Amino acid sequence: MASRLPPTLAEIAKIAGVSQMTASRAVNNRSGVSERKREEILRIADELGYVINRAAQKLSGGRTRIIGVMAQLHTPFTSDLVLGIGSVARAADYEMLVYSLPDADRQPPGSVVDMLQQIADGVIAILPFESGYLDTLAQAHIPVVTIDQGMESPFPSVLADSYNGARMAVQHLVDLGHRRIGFITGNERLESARERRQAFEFMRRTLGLHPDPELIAIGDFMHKGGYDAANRLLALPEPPTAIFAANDASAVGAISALREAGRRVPEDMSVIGFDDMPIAVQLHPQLSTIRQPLPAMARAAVNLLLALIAGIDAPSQQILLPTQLIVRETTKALKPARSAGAARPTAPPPGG
Amino acid sequence: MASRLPPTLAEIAKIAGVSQMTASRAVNNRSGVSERKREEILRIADELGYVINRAAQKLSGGRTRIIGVMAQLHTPFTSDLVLGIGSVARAADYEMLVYSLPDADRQPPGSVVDMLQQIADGVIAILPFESGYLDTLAQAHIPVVTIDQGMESPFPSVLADSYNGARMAVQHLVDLGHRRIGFITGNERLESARERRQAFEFMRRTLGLHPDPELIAIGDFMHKGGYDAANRLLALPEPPTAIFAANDASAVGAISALREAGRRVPEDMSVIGFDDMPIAVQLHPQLSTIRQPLPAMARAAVNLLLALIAGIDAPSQQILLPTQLIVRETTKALKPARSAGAARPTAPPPGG
DNA sequence: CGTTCTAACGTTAGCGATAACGTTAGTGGG
DNA sequence: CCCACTAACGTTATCGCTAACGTTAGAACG
Repeated sequence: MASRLPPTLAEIAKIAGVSQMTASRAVNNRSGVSERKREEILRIADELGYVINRAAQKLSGGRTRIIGVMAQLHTPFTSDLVLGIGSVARAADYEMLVYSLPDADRQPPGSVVDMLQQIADGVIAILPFESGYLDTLAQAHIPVVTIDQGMESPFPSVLADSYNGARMAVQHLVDLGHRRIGFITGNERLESARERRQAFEFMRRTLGLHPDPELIAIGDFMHKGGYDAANRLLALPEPPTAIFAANDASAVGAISALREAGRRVPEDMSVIGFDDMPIAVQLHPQLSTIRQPLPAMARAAVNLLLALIAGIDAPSQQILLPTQLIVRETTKALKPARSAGAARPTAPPPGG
Repeated sequence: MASRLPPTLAEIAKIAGVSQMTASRAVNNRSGVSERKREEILRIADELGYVINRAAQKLSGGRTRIIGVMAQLHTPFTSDLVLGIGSVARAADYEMLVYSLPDADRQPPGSVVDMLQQIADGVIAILPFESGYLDTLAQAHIPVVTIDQGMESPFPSVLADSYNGARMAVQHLVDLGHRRIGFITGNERLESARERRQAFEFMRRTLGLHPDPELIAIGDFMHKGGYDAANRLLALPEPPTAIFAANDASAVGAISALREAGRRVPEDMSVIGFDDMPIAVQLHPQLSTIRQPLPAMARAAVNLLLALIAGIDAPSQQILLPTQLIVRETTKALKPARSAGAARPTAPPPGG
């Protein structure tokens, strides 16, 4: 499986007839080398296919230009985010290595963080919930940025505006004339899930909607949870006319349940999700939802981390990015023809 | 962001009153240490939260107990596979780090492989197609195992039996009475896509089905490709009565197109996919498909790699794992009531 | 009781790089 | 023409660990 061993910096230096340190300066693009020698060294390095040994680089106290990402890859949400982080990092001439967090965080979380620390210059953490990792990360000796960890994150962090997104979703349904709106919660161990529920409750109070506690069905951000929750909502004496699910996966699950129960979407029941995952447009009818700005989140997280790595204390340590209402086909006016056409964007008078 | 620096092996050794080498042997569970000292050393290491520095370990010629994975995380297929690899690796007390391959493999592929080489003990590659990475991987100084790279892989590899899976899919449709069967290809730069097409063509010939070349529509393993391909099949003077899509994403896309064209699935058109991704059961109707044994593939790949790392030349270098027909709701007998109920599992006489 | 063997250690060197601190040779000012 | 100053190097030590090769002491043996 091998051929020639990869060249080391020492070999490059020897061939170029300079000291190893000069070669180091050249390949790292640092000052203290004349243009002539720099070019010569780089030419030789390129010719021999020299690739810097990051293990050695890190060990000797330098930078590896690798950023570590800790994430649970189970959902398209995190996968897409990770992908985005990767391309932004690459554009900044950094590489990304991903550590895939196990489901249960039973493993001694320390060793993972330590491991990344030994390899990367910084870490972006997309944690499942207030897991043990937060404490260990706090002990890290490299910068850490969290994504979607909520405002309570002890680290500089990036998050989407779940609260306002959820408000927009409810407002949209209200604009369409709905007054009995069901809510399927996310996994409330996640801050984002809690925010969406709080926004829902706030809107309900503010707009004077039915405050029936049974209209809030517990979900878990997953398909099955949404399916079960929708069935519970359907079993209510007076079921809602619209459902707001805390994420797209739950919304898709809810739609499955509705279909099985013989309810048409959106004619009999409007459904709106949250996230705007690819599945939203692959469904029929296509899912109305709230878009999370994944690319922007990735960009912000990487830039924040790179700034920290460079020793710049980023001025804004909590970056909140706006969400956006995406109206597609699963939401529809409650009564097909009353004031005809689109509903007014202002809140209608309370209905109950 | 820091507190105390993590302890080093030297510190552990000093506290335990032994040489660094003895401590090394103890923490690496090697022979040459008395039970008494080993326990003492491990106790101290544990107490101080010692975590071995893998960069140093690798640099000094040792093993890091890290396996590297190169994969494109764009699809649920690869994500799930990676997840599986991670959990199998962890069970064997290895950690996994994932390098997410960019879309276009424009970047000098060498540096990625070299980078992983400097960190990991072995690499599992799930490559998009016959990319430049294969050549670079051949130069690697650590063992490499490929997944789903087809029989032509120059490395020990694991793959699912696409050929027989595709045969089962066609057989299933034929059993249901279909004779005009459309096929939506995958990205034929991938061996698995080519195998599925070849199996389709073989079955067509063998069973004497319509050999119309227009019944083969080019797709790309993605939703949109399946959607477009299905539209092309529908536009045919004599459209098929069933569609076999080379993967689930294409099948879902095809179903979207069928819906939009007013065709009901499965009443007007049967559809079968390939992969058995989570979306298959989240759809309505649920997608009939061919299951790829992802967990088994992950297990096989890791075990193969660990054997190679241990220096054991695995006897079987190409591991072919069986696929399985999963009948759900998108496939239905062509003529609702003729011999009533389920079709016979044996091949009916050729119809054309 | 000397010899040989082996388990249980310790010592030394080096992996591939960088930090920190020399050294040297120009350069400019007075 | 001498001195301070700086750019362009080179030297040395070190990061944390392990391979390879000592060393030592006790066991086994004739």
